[in-house]
Amino acid sequence: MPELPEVETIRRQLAPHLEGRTLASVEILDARWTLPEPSEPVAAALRGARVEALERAGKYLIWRLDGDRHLLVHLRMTGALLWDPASEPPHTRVRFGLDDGHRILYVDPRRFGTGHLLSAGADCAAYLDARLGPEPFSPEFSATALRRAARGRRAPIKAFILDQRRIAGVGNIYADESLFRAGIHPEREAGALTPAQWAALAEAIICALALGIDAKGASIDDFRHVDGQRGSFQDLFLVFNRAGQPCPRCGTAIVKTVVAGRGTHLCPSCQPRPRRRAATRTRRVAAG
DNA sequence: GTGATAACCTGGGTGC
DNA sequence: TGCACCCAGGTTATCA
Repeated sequence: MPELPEVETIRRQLAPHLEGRTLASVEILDARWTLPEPSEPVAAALRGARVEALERAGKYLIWRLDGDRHLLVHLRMTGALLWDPASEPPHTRVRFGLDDGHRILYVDPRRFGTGHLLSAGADCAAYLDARLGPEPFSPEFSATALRRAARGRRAPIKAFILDQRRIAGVGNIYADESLFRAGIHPEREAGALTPAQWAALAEAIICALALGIDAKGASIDDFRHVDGQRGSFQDLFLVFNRAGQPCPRCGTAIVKTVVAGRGTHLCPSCQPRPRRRAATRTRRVAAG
């Protein structure tokens, strides 16, 4: 599932092919992609548009177009952008034809992904500010800021760091990996973390995301690079998707539970359970 | 205001 | 082999 490192990988790979090019043709095959806007007017508006830059905010891929317009693409769980594939794969939802003869396909088996065109005059920054907290690699991201935002919160820390309004770009994989690196149980109340734990967590989030970017993302299900290749961060997972396997630090078997409605992987020794039981219902599921 | 949950969607896994 | 059912998860809307 594409999170910040996967989206950043796509951006870096696609930008050289896309920036400066004009969209000669745009075919939106799945009307859901642009909801609540109807797809055909969006496709018509995109035809002839010049892509000035390809940017990223959180998990959004932002196509900055001429005329102060922005196409915000979100891959959600199974979306992928493929540059010039040899043949058209199943579940192709959008076809972009470039003025140099190449093409880009948006493919999404589960159809969760979205594409929103913000026309001239729409405040792209305000749109993103309403949905996204600080970028982990930005100066605004710090243990102090996180601690301040979490003050009084009783929700589990995992739910807190998955909330894109708190931290932009962290999804289920990097949440589990970060919490393990920081030695924090996912059920611990966000507002109950100590300053030292916030410092460890902030550092762990940056570390996990940076490793993910270096490895060009994780390919455990559908994620593919723009050329169809796979990322390699799944080979570096410490806990995620490793239920039943030994913890890389202490050897205790990794456990899979459910926290905040998400499959959650942790080491019960390195991430001790909080003394007071959190309100969130958890369920032990089969390990391995 | 906060937290929990359902809904969206479909491929893959499991059980019969 | 084929069918039915369940699970996975990012975001949004809805409810308590």
